[in-house]
Amino acid sequence: MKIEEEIKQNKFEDEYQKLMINQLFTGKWVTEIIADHLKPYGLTSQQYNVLRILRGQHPQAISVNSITIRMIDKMSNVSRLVDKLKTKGFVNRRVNHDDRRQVDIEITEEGLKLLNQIDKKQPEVKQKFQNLNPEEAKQLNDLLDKLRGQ
Amino acid sequence: MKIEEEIKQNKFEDEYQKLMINQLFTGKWVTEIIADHLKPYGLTSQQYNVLRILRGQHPQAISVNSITIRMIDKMSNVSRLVDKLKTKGFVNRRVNHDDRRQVDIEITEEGLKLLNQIDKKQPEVKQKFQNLNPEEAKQLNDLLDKLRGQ
DNA sequence: TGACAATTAATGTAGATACATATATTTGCA
DNA sequence: TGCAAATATATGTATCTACATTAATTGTCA
Repeated sequence: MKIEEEIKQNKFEDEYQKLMINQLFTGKWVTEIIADHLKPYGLTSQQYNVLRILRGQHPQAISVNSITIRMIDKMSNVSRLVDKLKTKGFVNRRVNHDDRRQVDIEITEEGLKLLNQIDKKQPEVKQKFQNLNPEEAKQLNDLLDKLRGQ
Repeated sequence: MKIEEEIKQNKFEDEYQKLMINQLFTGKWVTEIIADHLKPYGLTSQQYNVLRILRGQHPQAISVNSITIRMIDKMSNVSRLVDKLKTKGFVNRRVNHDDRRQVDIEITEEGLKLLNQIDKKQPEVKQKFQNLNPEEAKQLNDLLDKLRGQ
């Protein structure tokens, strides 16, 4: 549906104003698709993001700060996110020997197993993006990168 | 900056996976631009959205439900949002005579004045979207609409 | 008419988030 | 060395958000 219909606004000042709103709206749309996808596994989008980052480093551990840098949403309290994941048994943490300010986090076997399970359902999510063909998806990616600048 | 650099991930499975993440990231990027723009006026993005919807109807009032339908982020509790705005003196509310379940909301003169003030700074926001020329902005809008599909 | 369903708004609550601050450790340099 | 600045993580707090539930009113139809 065109954004005009989604929010019952029949015209915008210009393409830029529309883009701003369209971008907010579509961001929300994607957020919800992902939240729905993760809900059965009791994970939030942020927790999932952390787990995927950790899988990318596995079997190495990685500091809290390095996780933050790699996150899509660079929020401040990865500490508490990791705390939740530890309670659920998906990560381990231990103080770094060389720099005792740092805390290294690693994904557990259970964490890896959970991600594998979630990945199996990935096609259902990708399905929702099939209104664009691969060239259009690439075009959109390029425009988004360009929008955010140099 | 390309999304790969923003989150230090050097490759994606395919354009669709990248698109998902790029869209989340860019949505967040826009959200922050707008939040920063509104912060000096003590408004959240949601409150601003409500006020703009009300200005669009002014001098008519509009029900809480109609506001929800028109919001970019169709969250459940417009009641509480309106409550905040009323406390600040930017809206009035009164029970609808014909249907006493409904509560009609209208923007006040102060609310209008605030929006005008905020609008004056709008060019600074649009500036941040100038990495795309108008045709590219339109192209992006069309792709976003198409992505969300029928 | 009268009972039940549907609509509209408000509220209760747990959890998430933003923002500021605290704590511990390391670094750099006089 | 010793002390201030910088870095890394954790915590306190108010606010926001999602989700479920409640309460009031209106619509529907046997």
